[in-house]
Amino acid sequence: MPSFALKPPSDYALARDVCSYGYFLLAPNRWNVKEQSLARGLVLGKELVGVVISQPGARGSPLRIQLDRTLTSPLRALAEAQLRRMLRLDEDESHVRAFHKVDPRWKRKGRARLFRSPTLFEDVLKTVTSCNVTWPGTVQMNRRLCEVVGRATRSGLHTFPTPQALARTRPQTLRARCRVGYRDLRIIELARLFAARSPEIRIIEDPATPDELLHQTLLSLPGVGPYAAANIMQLLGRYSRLPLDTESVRHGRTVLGFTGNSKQVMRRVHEHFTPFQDQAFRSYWFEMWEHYEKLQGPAHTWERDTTGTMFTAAQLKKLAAAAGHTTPKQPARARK
DNA sequence: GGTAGACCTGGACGC
DNA sequence: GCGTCCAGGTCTACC
Repeated sequence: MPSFALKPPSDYALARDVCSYGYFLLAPNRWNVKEQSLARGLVLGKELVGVVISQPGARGSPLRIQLDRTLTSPLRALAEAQLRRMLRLDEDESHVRAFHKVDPRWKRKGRARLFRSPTLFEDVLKTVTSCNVTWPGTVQMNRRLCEVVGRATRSGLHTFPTPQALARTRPQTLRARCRVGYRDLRIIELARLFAARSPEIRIIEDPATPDELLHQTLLSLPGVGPYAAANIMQLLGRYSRLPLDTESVRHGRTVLGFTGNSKQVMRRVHEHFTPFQDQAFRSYWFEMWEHYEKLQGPAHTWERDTTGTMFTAAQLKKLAAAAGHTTPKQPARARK
C-alpha cells in the first residue's frame, strides 16, 4: 500500500487533536478506536483517494498517511494541503502557546487544535446540517449525503460530496434519500455559490477579510444564522465569537451554575468568556468538551456508529444526573 | 429591533 | 408497534 509521512508540529498528538471536535464522528470520517487512526476519502480535482492517517510514534512524531492508490506529485500536493487543513497542522507551537497564555487551563494536556474538514465547503455543510436537529440527525444526514451524492474510493471509503455534485442534485433526492428535510434548497443554493466561486465565497475564503465583514458575509449565506456564522468562523480559525445554542445554555446551567431563563443564561455565558477575547471559542469549547469526556470517557474511545444518540438532550441529562451534576428542570421547549 | 410561528426529522415516551 | 410530543437554529411575516 503506498504511503508517505507528514511532519506535524512538535506537540502534535493525533488522537487528542483529531478527537477534539464532533466532526471527527461525521461521515466520511471514520475514527478507528482500536487502531487510533482516521480514514476517509478525499477528492483531488477529478480524482479520488482513500487515506488512513496514523501516528505510530510518540507526540510530535511523523504522521503516516496510507493511500489506496498511487498519486502523482501534483495530486499528492493536493492531498497534503487538504490533510494539513483538516488536522490544523498549520497551527504550530506558537499558535498553541498564544492560546495557553490566555487560558493556561489547557496547557498541561496541550489542548488547542480543533479538528475540521479538508475543505471549507464540507465545514459549511456540516454546520448547516447540525442546525435545528439533534446530533443523531446530523450523523444521519452526513452519512447519507456521502453515500448518495459522495463517491467511493478503490478501498470503499467515501468522499464528501463536491459543490458541483450537490449543485446538480435534485431537492427531492436530498429530502427523500438524504433526509435533510427543509434544508434541501438551502444546501443546493450553497453548493451553487461554492461551485461558481461567487464573490461571497471569495470574501469568506480570504484570510485578510476582517472578522466583522466575514461575519456579515456568512450571515448572507442561505441556511446560515448567528450560530452557524460563529461556528464557521471558528472553523476558519477566528476564535473570537461564540456559537451560542441550547448546548451553551445547558453548559451555563449545569457546569457554570447560571440561573434564569435561556436568554439570560446565554448572555451570562457570553459575558463569562468575553475576557478570553480572540481565544474565547477555544476556552468555551474545551470546557464543554471536558464535560462531555467526564460523562462519556475520553473522546478517542468514542465509536462513530454507537455515539449517535450520545449527545441528545435526554441522554446528557441522564448522564449528568448519574455523574452528580444538578440539572434544573428546563422549560418544555428551550427559548432562544 | 424584537418576536411568533413554520419548517422537518428522529428519538423518547406512553399506551 | 403505533401515535404523539419534543428538540433543534433559521427564516419570514408582522408589530
